[in-house]
Amino acid sequence: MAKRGPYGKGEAKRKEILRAALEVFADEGYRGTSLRKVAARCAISLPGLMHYFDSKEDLLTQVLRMRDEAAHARQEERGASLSYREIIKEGSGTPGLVELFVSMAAAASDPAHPAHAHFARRYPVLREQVVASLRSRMDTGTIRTGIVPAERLAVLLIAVVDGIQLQWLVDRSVDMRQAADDVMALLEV
Amino acid sequence: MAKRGPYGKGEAKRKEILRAALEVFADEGYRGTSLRKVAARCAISLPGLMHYFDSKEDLLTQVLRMRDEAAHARQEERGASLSYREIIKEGSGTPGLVELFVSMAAAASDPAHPAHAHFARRYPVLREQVVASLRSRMDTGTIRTGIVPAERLAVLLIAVVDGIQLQWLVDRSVDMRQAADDVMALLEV
DNA sequence: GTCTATACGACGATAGAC
DNA sequence: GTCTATCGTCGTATAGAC
Repeated sequence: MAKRGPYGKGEAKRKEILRAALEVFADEGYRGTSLRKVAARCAISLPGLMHYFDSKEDLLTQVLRMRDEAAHARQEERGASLSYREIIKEGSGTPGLVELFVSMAAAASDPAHPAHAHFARRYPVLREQVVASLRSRMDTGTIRTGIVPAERLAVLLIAVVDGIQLQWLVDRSVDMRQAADDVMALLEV
Repeated sequence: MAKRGPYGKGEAKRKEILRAALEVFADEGYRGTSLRKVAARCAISLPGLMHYFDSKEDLLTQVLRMRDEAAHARQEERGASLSYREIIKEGSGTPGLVELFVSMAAAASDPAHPAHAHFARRYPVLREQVVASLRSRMDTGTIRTGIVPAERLAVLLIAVVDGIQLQWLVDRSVDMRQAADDVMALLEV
């Protein structure tokens, strides 16, 4: 769907850069990766790359946004909501990208950081989705109720996903799938 | 206990640098903080600072180690083992230091990183402590048993602590104390 | 052992020509 | 829209004074 007008080529190049950046970070990790390497992979100069993005942090933020949108699209395509096991499997498997996510989340604590808005939006949305899933399972009686309300349970479930990834980053023997199953077991009646 | 011999002064300066680094990162965050700023706060030149540390990452790793040792000493002093609420309260309250911890954990995924050994040791030790605490509470019957074994429960509890901090970093409205209470409520009989 | 001065290469960022 | 050239700052390395 190549757009005509002044935006056609630019938009394509922009996405090519984002894809290249994703590859570089997946391959070589977040640390020690420079924009010049990303630019080289696109056969472009550094200022040429910077024409499309305000800063390195801006580029990284858009990489994250791109991943989220892709995951969201995959979810909608399948129709049903993701199971907890699938959610925990989403970001994992690629240490460089998990590292990117975690490092960005830390940096985004500064309200002035470009990714701050992304995460500030992402967590409430994620919580809502988890709450909806929990409520429906509470109604059908497959999940314990009356101990911790769904809203606060969602906070915990998301924390487990993020926290497990952090542990896994440094100790690959941690079994993320087992952890997901254990969490669900604790919630069952 | 100022050591005599050739090490007295140097060791004191080394600790002064570590304390100064801790302050700078607590004040200005992990991002955008340079060794030159830390050196300036110690009234020393940059190479003077680097005399005590192999690299920036080495310094940061030792800052983390210092915090862990301080927390451990505080725990031993009190005699009793930390409650879960106290553990979750430990690192929090200072965004810059939480940011430091998270960023370092992400970077330490690389086995070549100086902090890799630190985290690779820290998590198993932490898990053992949590397992011991869980076992004693399982024996006295104040905690559910038979659903998830203590070893795997420990992995989850630590994940919640780390994950909650990540959420809190970007959304300060998240109530970490409430989360800690909720986790314990789920484990109770 | 403790420390200063100086310098190096790489980084992200910007100015201005084409 | 993309380039060359350049800037200031970063982490790091070396030489050498005391």
